[in-house]
Amino acid sequence: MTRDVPTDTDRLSALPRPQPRKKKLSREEKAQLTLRNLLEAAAAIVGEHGYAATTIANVTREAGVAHGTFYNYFEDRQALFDVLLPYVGERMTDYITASLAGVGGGLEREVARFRAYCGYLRVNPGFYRILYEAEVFAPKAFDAHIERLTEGYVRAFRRAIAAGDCYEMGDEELRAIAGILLGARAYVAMQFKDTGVIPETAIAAYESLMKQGLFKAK
Amino acid sequence: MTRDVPTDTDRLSALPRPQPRKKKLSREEKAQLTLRNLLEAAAAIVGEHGYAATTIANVTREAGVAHGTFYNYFEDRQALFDVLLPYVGERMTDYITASLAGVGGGLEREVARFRAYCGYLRVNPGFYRILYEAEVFAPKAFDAHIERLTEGYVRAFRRAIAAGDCYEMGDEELRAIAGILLGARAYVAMQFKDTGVIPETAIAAYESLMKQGLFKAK
Amino acid sequence: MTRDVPTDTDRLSALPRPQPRKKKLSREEKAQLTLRNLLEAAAAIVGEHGYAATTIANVTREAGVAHGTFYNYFEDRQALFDVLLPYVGERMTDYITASLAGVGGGLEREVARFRAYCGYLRVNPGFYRILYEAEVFAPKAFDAHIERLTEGYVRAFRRAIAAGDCYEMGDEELRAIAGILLGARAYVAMQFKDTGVIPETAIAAYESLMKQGLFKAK
Amino acid sequence: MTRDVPTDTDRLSALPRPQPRKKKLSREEKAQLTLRNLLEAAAAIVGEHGYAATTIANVTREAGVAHGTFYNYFEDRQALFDVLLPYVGERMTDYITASLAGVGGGLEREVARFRAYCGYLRVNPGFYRILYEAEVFAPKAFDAHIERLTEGYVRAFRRAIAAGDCYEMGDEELRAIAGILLGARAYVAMQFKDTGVIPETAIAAYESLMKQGLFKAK
DNA sequence: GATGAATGAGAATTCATTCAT
DNA sequence: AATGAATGAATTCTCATTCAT
Repeated sequence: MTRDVPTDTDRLSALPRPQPRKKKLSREEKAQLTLRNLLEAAAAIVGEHGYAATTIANVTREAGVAHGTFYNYFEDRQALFDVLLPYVGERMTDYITASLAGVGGGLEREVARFRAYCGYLRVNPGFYRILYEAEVFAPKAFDAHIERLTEGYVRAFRRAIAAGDCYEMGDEELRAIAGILLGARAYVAMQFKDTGVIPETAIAAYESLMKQGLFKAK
Repeated sequence: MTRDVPTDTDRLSALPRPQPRKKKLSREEKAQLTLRNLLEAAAAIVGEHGYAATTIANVTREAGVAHGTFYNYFEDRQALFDVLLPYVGERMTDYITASLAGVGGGLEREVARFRAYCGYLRVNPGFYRILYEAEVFAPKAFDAHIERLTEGYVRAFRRAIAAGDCYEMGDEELRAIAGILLGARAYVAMQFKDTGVIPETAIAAYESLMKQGLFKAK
Repeated sequence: MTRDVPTDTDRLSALPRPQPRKKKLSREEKAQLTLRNLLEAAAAIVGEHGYAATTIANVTREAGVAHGTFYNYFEDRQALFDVLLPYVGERMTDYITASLAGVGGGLEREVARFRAYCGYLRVNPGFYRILYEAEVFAPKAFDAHIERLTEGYVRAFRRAIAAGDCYEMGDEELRAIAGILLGARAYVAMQFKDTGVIPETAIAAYESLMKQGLFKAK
Repeated sequence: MTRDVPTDTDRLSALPRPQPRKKKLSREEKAQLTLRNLLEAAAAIVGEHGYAATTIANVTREAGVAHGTFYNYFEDRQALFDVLLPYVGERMTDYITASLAGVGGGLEREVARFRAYCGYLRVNPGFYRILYEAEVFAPKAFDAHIERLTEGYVRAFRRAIAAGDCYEMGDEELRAIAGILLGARAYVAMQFKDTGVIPETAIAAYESLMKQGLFKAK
């Protein structure tokens, strides 16, 4: 993990952060700030208490705006949910991408990716819940998230195959492998959600699986 | 897959099935039947529409009993949810255990297990939703389910290690591997939840991973 | 207070107590025992938790009989409530009557009555709640109880007047006085319901009021 | 009883009354009006039918607002109950205080207080039920009400003692006497709840008791 | 745009009462 | 008589959404 990597709290792709220097915000800036506040409030609440506990009243209270203001920014509650995972999911992938800068290829890179994911979860424990509950409460966003990650994996493995680091595979197999790896990291994260820390043993097991499988050739 | 293996709809561990011969059921038998009906109704509804849509009114209507009857069998709605995954989860593992009868060991057996799981999901598509939404709506039951499966994996791999089929691993690594494999199958199932059929390509990818990993030795 | 005076737990006007000698109870004896058990259960529950918390299920559980059995003894829940205060109220007045045996007349006797009431409440704290909540949940029984006590007071004061211990009063005044005295003892009991003990100061204040009123003649 | 004294229906300490001149009410004024309507509705229903019959649906219907509106003003039904006796109780004591303006001290004043209470009940018959059922349904409010009245009595009697109108008493005795007097007036009111009118005979009996007690000195 | 009071549809839960065994 | 499962009416409470200010 590099230290100058963005985290959930200091980076927000398109949205403006509060600018303490200027007191005067343009109308549009204020609106964007409100939107940002709503999203951050939602992320905090969903991350800690889950989607079901995330009422409009909770979100607006946390965001410091009036109840009705919510509906100036979102069609309805579902619209917020549909947007939340993309919002935090992009931060997660940016973090991982940044973490992988300069890391080699093949196995080393894949293990680094796994490790970066674990690191992200430790720093942003709310992300885990926003993600896994999305399968229930924002299934389209969840599917899109998975699809986005799957494509990333497929591209990465195509590169690894081209570099000769990795066994040959067709596209359908590659997608299956991407699913397997996503599931692997999700469930490993789940095993350690109490502690928040994924131990080196687990990472080693992952590495070993990637490198040689589990079963000896006969 | 063997054909004479029990499925969700024709086998119910302890609960009595309706006995068409005798018209007269004892009071206790009727009560057990009512319980069974409630559970089956809940399984059907959760499997198709999810826990959130599973209201007491829906369950009792589907079960053909009065609203209040529900509370003769369950403390509250959560109590039903807490019991549902164990109820259907046992059927699932029974199915897999039965499917593995007579199958060899090592890789072959692990691939057969994966395949049996895929087969079970095809026949009982509702199980997938009962399972993954449980993480949200019945987290204790979910954790217990995962723990039960994890322990099964650990035992299976210890046997494989003892038989020399499998690389050596310590307990903590074994548990991590179990998590990985559970995640793998969960996410592969997720990829194909629309079609309900998990293709041979995916099974082949899984087998290849188990056998040799993904990356070539340098 | 005399020691051989009956208390809530060892005396039950007409109802049989369990007879440990004979194992065989006649059908009617068993029925009377069940009735007694239901009443005692109700008295215990109402005394501790109030009428509202006194469900049929609670009463039958406490009495050790089946839910449905209740309706063999009472038309409905209200019928039980209507009978409960008379049932325990008679024990209370019996106690007081017994306590007054041999006590003189006039002021001394009235103070002894007040003191006996306080003593009864200390030993049977549940009575207080059965009584005061009856005004809400069994108003007819409550009115009858009050009427019975009022008449007792009126008779007692007529005797005191005849004996020259007490100022002359007409019947309507006497009834008003009875109400005042009943209210006085009820509210004094209320003041001390936490401790369960009514202090001598309060009794002294009562005595002083009876003896000379509160205000000096001008 | 003075005629220009406020009664339950025309005076409401802090809450605004509808202002027929201005059609436009500010948002806050409307909210206060809604609160007032809910409280008045509750007072009317509890006064006539008791707390148990006072459902949210009844209250909101009577108040002319939607069911859910109730919960904008009260946490739950109990919160309404807890507030109801203070709300009407203050009006009662204000009435009595106003009635006592200009009345002398000592016995005369105490009898006037008793009479004022009787008068209040005649005009506001609902108050009696709101009060006595509060012991069951809003015990904290009931205790606070009693405590408030008790303290008032204690202060009044201290003044009377200082003026030499009244026999000397310590604080504990004074509190007991306050309890006795509160009970006396409560039970006298109870005796006449059917007619709604407390006859002069009863007031005379009360006065006589205050003046000379009940029993002749020997 | 922001505000926050009002709305009312829905869901869970309780429990007195019934009745077949 | 005793039993206890079944019933369903009644009630509380939640909360997304609307809309007048």
